[in-house]
Amino acid sequence: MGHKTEEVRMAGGTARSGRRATSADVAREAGVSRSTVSFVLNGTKGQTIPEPTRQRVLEAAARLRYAPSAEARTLSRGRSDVVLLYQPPQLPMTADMGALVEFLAAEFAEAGLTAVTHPWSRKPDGDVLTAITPVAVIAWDLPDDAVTAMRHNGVRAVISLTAESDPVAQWIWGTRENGIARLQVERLLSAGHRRLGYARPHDARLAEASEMRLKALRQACAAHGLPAPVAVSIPGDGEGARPAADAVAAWRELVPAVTGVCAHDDVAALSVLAGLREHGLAAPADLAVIGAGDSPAARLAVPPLTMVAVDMLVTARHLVAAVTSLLDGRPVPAGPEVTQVIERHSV
Amino acid sequence: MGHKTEEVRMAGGTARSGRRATSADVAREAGVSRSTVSFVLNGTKGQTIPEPTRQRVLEAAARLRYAPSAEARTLSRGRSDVVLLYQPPQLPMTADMGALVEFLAAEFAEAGLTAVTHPWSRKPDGDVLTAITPVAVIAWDLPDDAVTAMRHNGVRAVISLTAESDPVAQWIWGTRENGIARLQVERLLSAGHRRLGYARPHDARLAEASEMRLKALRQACAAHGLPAPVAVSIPGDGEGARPAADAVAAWRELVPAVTGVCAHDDVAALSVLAGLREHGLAAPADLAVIGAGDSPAARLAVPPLTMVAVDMLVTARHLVAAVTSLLDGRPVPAGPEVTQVIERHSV
DNA sequence: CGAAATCACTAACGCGCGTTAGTGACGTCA
DNA sequence: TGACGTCACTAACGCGCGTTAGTGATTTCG
Repeated sequence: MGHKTEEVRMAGGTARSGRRATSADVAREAGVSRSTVSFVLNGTKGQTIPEPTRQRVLEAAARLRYAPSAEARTLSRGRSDVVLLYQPPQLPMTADMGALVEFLAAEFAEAGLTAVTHPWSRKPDGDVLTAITPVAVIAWDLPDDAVTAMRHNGVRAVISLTAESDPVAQWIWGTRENGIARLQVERLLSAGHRRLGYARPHDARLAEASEMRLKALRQACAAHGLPAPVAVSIPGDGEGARPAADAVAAWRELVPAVTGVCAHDDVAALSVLAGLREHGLAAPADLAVIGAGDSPAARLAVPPLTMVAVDMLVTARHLVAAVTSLLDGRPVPAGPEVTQVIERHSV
Repeated sequence: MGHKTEEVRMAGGTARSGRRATSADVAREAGVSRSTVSFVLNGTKGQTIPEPTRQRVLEAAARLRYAPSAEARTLSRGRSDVVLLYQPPQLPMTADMGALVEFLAAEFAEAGLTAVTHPWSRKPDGDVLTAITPVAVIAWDLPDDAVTAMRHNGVRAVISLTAESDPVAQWIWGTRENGIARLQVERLLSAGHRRLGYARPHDARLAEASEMRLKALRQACAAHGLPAPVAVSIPGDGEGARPAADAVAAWRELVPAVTGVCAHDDVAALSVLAGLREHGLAAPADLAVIGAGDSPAARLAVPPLTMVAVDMLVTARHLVAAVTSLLDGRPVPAGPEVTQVIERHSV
């Protein structure tokens, strides 16, 4: 049975009706072969294309609104340009995270890559990998076999934020989280507070992140000769501020009492403020509060919240640098400092 | 020149070293042809495969950790399973939006589709379409030629939230936004407020959305015989609540004075509260405030904010139903009501 | 003036898959 | 016994692309 797949020049006419234009359509329209089209459109070096031909191809492509098929391209090239941000429930979307993702998309685009997020919550949805085949994946908690499976399936860079050996994870926990904890502790210490509390996040999905933060806070306290911080959960369900009031009471009734608290995030900080109000108390006089991750709500609180902010743009740049380094086989560069105290009136 | 691309059974051995397993590897491993592997793995109907063979193939696939290549599959099938949420700067990420996206991903997965987001801010990044080739796209503002270009390039369902003719857009503005506006107005009216204000969002990116909301509020007011709401911007830049204080003063100095305000979102509502405090005033006694889009910060405000909440799960379900309908060539079903007043203490 | 190099292209492979058109072996029915 | 199905498969096409190995025509060079 004869086999002549292509190069069967059609009599006349332009593109096949209906379907999207292919490079073959462009070739036909320009009166050249598909190879030539490919050479022109990709600027393949080692090929000499005279200007008139080049223009003919370019014009034909424009006329047909030709856009190369991503599938075919990655299939033939062997790799795609997609970086998957496999967004886990442990990192719920906040305005801060949204900004990070936005910056990531922009910075990855700069590097010739396309960032894309896929959130999952109920169950890790491995099908994305099948549906997308990314070059790189940034995720929260990937089981070892999942990582090897990805590698095996063509993912060239895998970043797992809970893997001990992952250089990006090391930066996240070693520099970013430690930076938050250290600045919180030092700020409270500089205001004279030596017995500190930790307000856990109200969102149950943040349990793991909370544990990491607590560890960092303990280290920071120890480094300054302070006792370990007293962690208290503030359940955020339901209405009213009673649970937060209980938390505040627990801190104040200790001997010696907790006089300054580090909040996991803005919502935890707001909860502490609400708890204080319930007792007719206020920050910073009765209890100093410092939060983490800036947000409009923190600025508009009563009193305006002193926060440790994380620079999301710098964070994004570092992540992109890490991924591109991994893709090029270079070592991941050292991570920058990204934390900074925003002074307001709750300490 | 001979052309025999495949079916060249290799002597012995298992998969080619290194690279990811292909269906040809599975075929070799199971001692059958690639076609048989495809039949088994896809449960192709009209093909009879005896159980022992089926098992051999299944086991071989498992042993090699075979996962089909998305590119090849969509290339051959002619369409992908990816729905692109082309997230615009006009819809900045908030906790609410994050929840919506999460629900969308889950609901689309249920429908056999894979939802993926790509945020852009600086410039619309059309390259995603080249890098992804989705079946469907949900976007904010697509120029007409972009829509036709997408259609032309194989996107089978395009939803543009600013297109007059788009049934989903009609629902968003006709049901969702109108629902928010109507409930806000009616709630304030039932508390006796007849001269209303509108607190524009502090985020400049929300300018367009703000305009739409204002239109809906005007309609709602007109429907109840009220004068048009007095819109005031509350710039959120910088620290302090002075701008918000000016806004509050502007409302109160009117004759007759504005006594109830509809805030665009939670941040706008918080800003109004901050402005009131600046004057030594408070809601609801001096000015009633009702916000939109619930959030922890709204619950923890002083006083806790009365809000109009939007059910994001129901919203997600409707969007998924709309997309699947479009894909199947069915008409988009009528959209549900998704708004509801959350009673607290600012009205 | 003939060999070599360059130019301007084209044919065809292979990426990995879904799918259709077979193709022998075996069983069934008249 | 032969026509006819069904069974259990396999060969091969085509999806759209990047890329390599050519191939005639022209130019360059000794």
